[in-house]
Amino acid sequence: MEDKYYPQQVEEKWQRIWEEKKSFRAVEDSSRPKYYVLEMFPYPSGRIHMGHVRVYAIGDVIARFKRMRGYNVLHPMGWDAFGLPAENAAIDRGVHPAKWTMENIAYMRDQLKKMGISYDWDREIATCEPEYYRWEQLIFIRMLERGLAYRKRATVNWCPSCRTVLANEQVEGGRCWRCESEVAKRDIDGWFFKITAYADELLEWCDRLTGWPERVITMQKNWIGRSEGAEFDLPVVGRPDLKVRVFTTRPDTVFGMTYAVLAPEHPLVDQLVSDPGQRAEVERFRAETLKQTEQERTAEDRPKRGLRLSARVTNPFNGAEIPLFIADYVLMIYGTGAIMAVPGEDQRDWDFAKKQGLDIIETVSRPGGWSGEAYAGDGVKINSGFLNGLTVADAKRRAIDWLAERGLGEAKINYRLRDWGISRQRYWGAPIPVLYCDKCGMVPEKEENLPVVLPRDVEISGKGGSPLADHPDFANASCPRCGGRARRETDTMDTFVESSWYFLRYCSPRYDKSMVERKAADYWMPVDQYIGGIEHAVLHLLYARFYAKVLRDLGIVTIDEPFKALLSQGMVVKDGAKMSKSKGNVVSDDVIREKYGADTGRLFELFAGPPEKDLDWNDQGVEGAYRFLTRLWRFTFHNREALISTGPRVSSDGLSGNLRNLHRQTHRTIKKVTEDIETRFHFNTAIAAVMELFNAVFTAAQNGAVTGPDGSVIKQALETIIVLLYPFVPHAASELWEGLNEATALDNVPWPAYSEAALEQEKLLIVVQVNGKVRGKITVSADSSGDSIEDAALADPKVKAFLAGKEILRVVQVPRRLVNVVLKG
RNA sequence: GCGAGAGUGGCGGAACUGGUAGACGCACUAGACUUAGGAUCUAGCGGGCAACCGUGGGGGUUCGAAUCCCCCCUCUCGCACCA
Repeated sequence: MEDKYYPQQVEEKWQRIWEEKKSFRAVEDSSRPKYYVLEMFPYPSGRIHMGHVRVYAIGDVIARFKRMRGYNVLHPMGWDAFGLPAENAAIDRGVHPAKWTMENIAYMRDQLKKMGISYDWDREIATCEPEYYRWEQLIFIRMLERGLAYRKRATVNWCPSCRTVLANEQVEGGRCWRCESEVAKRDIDGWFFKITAYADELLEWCDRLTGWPERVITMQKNWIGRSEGAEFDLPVVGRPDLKVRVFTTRPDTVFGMTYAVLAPEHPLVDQLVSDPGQRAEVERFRAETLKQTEQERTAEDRPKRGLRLSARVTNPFNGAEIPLFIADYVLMIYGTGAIMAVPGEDQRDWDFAKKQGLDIIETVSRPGGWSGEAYAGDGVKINSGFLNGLTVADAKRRAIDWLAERGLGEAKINYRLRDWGISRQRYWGAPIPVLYCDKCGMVPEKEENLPVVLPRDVEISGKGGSPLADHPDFANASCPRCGGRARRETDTMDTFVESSWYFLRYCSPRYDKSMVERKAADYWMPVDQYIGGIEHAVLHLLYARFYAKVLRDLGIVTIDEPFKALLSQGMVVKDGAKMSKSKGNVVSDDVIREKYGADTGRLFELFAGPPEKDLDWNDQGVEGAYRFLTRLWRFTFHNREALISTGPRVSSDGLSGNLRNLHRQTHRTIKKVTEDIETRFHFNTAIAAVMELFNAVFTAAQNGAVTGPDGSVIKQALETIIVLLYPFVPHAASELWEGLNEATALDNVPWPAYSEAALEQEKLLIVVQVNGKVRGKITVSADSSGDSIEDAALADPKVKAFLAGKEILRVVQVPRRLVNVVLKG
């Protein structure tokens, strides 16, 4: 131990030791409880900066803490290595995506090691390696066999800049999640995963994910968007061959139906419109609707535009013939693409009916009478034939029964969730393992031919379309079934497929018989604590849940959910914006390490606020963290010789005054730090408590001896500080520990326990209030009776001044804390 | 519009089940040591001369409210014509 704190030296030393001893290697051991802590793995896009470091620092505190608590900890790291930026780098700079990716990985791995994050590097994975994605291809084939993967032509989201399809979850406010370009619609053939088959289960399990933040659960529930209702037919007047099928969540309101609406692109429209004049109108209307950008369509108070068709439909409940429209406010993608309109109880229908001069019928009695807008609340049915007098809920059931009895319709549940489009018309992704044979049609690749390896020698021009299509050896293949000529699928899989199961692969990263070794998965899964940004609330986190359920049903794993608990950490903000390369406000980890060391960078980010909140970067705050470590270092070094020769203190016997207080505070700090880390991840208050203890040690050492019996209390407090700091600043803590000549390396020291006896207080500070306001403080011995405390409180001179001439109504006492004297008047 | 969360010193944030509001840190002020100090140490630091007033605003419950209830305001995030 040097007299001065040289963090770079210390950090290099301990990182080397950890690497040589493989200190953080995880080995299955059924005799010990396991703990799997995982941070969302990064995309190797270049370099890590202090904005990224936060999540890894949080994960590392948990990993190191749990190890000290006796858990067998799995804390792995890997790379989400497929994706567009690699391809864009290839286009911009002529470097191959594989080379670019691997160089970034090498650099970022080194950065993480230099931050001292305690990963088991033996388990490192990169998703772009065939040994990884071959299992994904195998699962794809299994999903294909079960109808969970399928191909269809569909209207999809198309990012013109990335030149690829995007899943619904990857469109944010009409823009591409990655490049923020405006997303267009395109009809295109592509592959889908049938996530909707699991909609109900994904929704149900939301309520069992008790370790997840409420807001993430809410977002997932809203995204799945389950609604119960009914589906039934409206016969077209004069056209016995045609009927309009509608979905409604309000089957109780059928008697208020005064018109019906089809989505402009509804296929039935063409059959209903025969008049050439109207046909032209319809075409014009459709063109205008399609022309609207996403932004126009989401503008506030967007007027609802519609076109009345000459055809009419019949309300099966009362035989009324009502007008039929096409309108832009009805969407083809939801329900049946057609609705019954009930302006009395639906505001959208109300707005449209007002504009078009259509009838409005109320079917629910309104508590406050007519209000001049739609009423969506509860009440008793009116104007509703056989439903009259029922509540809304009862009328819903009755209406559905009525439909079912007559075979006209049925109860129906609809979801907002759409199937996951996974085809990407890009190169740098996992190949989809199917072929198209002239004779046999679409054929999956044979399992023994997996992996279908992504070829390296391609020309990446950025001209559009997957470059794989121009690679003759890849695209031209023979049919696995008949051996004849076949063309290989040249779309690749969405990179979110790789990230949907990487946490499983960590359990047995080199296993070559399956995606994961069964006994490894049974031991390690599920992830006990997952940590990542909120931006994946409905992307990665929903896909991973879906994939886990698919793998369970395929017999690969036995878990229902991949992540037991989730911590959504806040962003690192600087100058009012999220720290990011594009905003130009990044703080380089290299600079921080050079100036202050990795420990200081970690300590600042963990101390500045609780992990779920955004964190404001503050250069002076970093100084403060550094100052604390320097102070601790200096203190330890100066008193080192004395402390080494001092025996350890274990019990509080025979201690009094300040030393007894310091001894008590030491144990109280252990308790507080343990609880703050364990139950709520509030590292900021844990660190604050350690700082307080250090301040107390500092004062005690100035006022008394550092050797002998006094010194033993100080020594114990200081060693406690060092041990408690280990999860936050592992290098400095290890070096300080070693400096005190401790025999065992700090990596193997168990987390300290506190003693209840040490926490006990001989004297209590009692706050005395008069009418709820603090008027005095008294010290009493802990075994004082309530009466004697009350007497002492009333006798306190400061309190007495407030009591003079007043009548005491009553005295409230909170044991061990407070006395409140209530006066009359 | 719907849903979720949050408003506490000059700043980041504490106060966990209602019980000393402002822990800890930053910034700031004064002093000490010093050739010097942006190092270190010591002391102070919500407002007000004071009585008192203070946790976005207004009511309420309570002996006692940052914390519980009602109304309102502001901000952040998510969804956004999903029938």
